Amino acid sequence: MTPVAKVKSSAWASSILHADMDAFYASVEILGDPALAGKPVIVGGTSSRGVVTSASYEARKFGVRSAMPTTHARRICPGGIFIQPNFGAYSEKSRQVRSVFDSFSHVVEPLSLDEAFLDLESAARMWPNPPTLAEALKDQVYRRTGLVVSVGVAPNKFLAKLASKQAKPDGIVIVAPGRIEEFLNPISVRGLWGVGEQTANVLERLGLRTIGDVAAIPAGTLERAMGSVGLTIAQLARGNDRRPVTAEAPCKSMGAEETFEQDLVEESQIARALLKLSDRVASRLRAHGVSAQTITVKVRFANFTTTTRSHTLRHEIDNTAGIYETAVKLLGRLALSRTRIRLLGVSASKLSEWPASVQLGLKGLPGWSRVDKAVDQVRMRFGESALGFGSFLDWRD
DNA sequence: TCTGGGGTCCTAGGACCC
DNA sequence: TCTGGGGTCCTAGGACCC
Repeated sequence: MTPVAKVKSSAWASSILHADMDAFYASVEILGDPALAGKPVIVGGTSSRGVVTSASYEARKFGVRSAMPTTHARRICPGGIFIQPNFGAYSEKSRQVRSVFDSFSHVVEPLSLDEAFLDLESAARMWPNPPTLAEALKDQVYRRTGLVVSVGVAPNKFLAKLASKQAKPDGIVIVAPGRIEEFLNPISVRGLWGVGEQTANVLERLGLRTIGDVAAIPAGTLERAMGSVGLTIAQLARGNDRRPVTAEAPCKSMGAEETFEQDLVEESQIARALLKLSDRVASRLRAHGVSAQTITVKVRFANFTTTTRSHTLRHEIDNTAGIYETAVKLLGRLALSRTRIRLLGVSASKLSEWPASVQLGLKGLPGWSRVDKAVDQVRMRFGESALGFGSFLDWRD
């Protein structure tokens, strides 16, 4: 839990707090079923191709990590309790946690269901110092949700996020402005935001293993070696990060994808899957009150190679039929005969909000979402030929 | 061990316009 | 007949994050 240092209140008004829930999905499951407490709980896809999304600390003792194939997790943690994710429950808990965050800062930027940045400018007037604030935040989150959060406080986002990671589980780490190098230098390059497996390999080849190593070489050298990524990580390695905490930005794309338990080969199966995905995307567009102009289809083959095809339409759409029709055409551009398909995805981008008047008028219509459902059922039962696209479906365009 | 599902951002080439 | 430079949009792929 080091390094913790006392900082004068005037100095920490520009600090940023990063709050990260401990084993969030697994913890929510345990709250819902207290008999699971103290046991190795593993949340993830339970099918043969699933991966772990969250593991309790008891499960982590066996080496279980997120993104690990569930089959592997079963092998190394035979006594594990495997649970299919229930995102509805996680979203609900996330809202409760979020309301606690909102009571501590006027500017909260959620990164996902289980973590957020808080700008502490408004909080600095209410709290004497960062440790007291962090303690109070942890306490409130626990009292109001029963969940444990780890907290990092630092002069910028990058450092705050690294601090909360070091704080886990159930801790607080505060990085004082004068101790940034000391904090940063020993950490692996993988800790740099934007350094994944590939970039880490490149850095490794340059003989750079720690953030301190990266900070010691000129930014220009890194930029020449790796382009703009090099410039970014050169800055981060020196502890520089000027990104402000900003409230949620509008989303730029919405998609749905599925990895099939068994690869798809039959044209009818593929069409059905594409329709289901198109419908999911369309429903979500309408639920968010947006429409899309670009549709992208994603295909992952049995050998894991992945390809995409996209098309930008002349008009915006938000209905199952239109998305499906476009998706079918895109898929037709890939010669798929007898190809084994592991994953299919459909996504919509170039989103725009509908005019408010249109939204009000249409959202109020009874059976708004049932129209697509009915179309779906007809199609599933009688096949594509039963429906002429462009006939009655297009009434909504 | 064999690789989910939701996203964002960046790059690079080609089309097209002025 | 040969050929500029800048800007924007579209498409495909890839790295990365949680």
